[in-house]
Amino acid sequence: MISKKTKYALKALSYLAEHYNGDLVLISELATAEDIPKKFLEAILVALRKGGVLKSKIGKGGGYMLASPPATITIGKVVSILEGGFALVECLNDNVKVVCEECGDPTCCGIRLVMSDVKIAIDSVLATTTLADMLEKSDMARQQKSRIMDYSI
Amino acid sequence: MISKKTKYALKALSYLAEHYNGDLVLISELATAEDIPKKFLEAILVALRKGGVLKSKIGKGGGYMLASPPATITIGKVVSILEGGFALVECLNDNVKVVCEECGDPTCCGIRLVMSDVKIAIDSVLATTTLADMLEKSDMARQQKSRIMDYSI
DNA sequence: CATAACCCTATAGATTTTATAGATGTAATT
DNA sequence: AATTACATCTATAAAATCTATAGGGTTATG
Repeated sequence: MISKKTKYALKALSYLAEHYNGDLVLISELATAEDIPKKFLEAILVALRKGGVLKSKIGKGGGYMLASPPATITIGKVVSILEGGFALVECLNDNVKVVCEECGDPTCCGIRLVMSDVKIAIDSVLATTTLADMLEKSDMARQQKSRIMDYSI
Repeated sequence: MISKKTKYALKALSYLAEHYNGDLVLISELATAEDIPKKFLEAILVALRKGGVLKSKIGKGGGYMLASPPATITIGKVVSILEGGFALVECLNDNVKVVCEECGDPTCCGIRLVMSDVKIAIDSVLATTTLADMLEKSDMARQQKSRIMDYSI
């Protein structure tokens, strides 16, 4: 399960993607627009900046913007930055050296082997889905919906 | 990320699968064999029984056994029982009526749409992988390993 | 009556989420 | 150049929630 943190991140990034035109967006604007506690959002944005997804500018006239176009930022990257990966067991996550205490021998732990397959499946989706794709999906669904509404009138 | 509860469940079920011969296994035996806190295991086994994966018998000569052969029990079923599903967002999990407060309109929430794709990917693995498969994977890995060991001598 | 699963409750610890207070850096204004 | 307003950054801590575990009594069965 992804945390609220990651959901907030994706919402904030959606907003920034929709407003991707060279302008900087204020944290407070993002916070009110997407209804996210401001200070929490601040921490999230810093993480995303350090992860290379966002650019920021301090001081008057400052703010945040995407570091690259929406179509180049994958959901996987975002989840990875905020959750440290999306594996279903810890020992399969990025940069994790330790072995789960449960699997005596990680190379033949059945759970690990199964969850590795799962991780590959998750990865194949998240690594190929970008912010742009997410917005498009959302738009399509909205259009679909309004079309159904029209017919039903 | 799956919880320790689910890992313990899978370990306990592995043990029961390896000893699937009509005999009943004691909680205490399971607990020592797989190194799981007995009381915690107790709760897990009850959940698995209620989920239809295990059969139990109370009283002297009682214990637990799989309700059906290892090849008929999917990992997805187990995860579903203990975690209430394996979706990455709550609103996609089994039996969840409520909508995530974050996505105003769930039908066009981008996050939800993406995570729905992810869920399908996870599902395709977990719904087709059984306890028997998990044990087989583990055995194969062990064999593979001992073969490499042999060569290296 | 001894055994062994069942059931309910409590709690310490960890994690997540939110809030508070100020530090630091930038740009416009005086 | 000094001041001021702005806006991100940093650190901490409180609150809320979730996880893992333990305790103790209940019920069914041989």
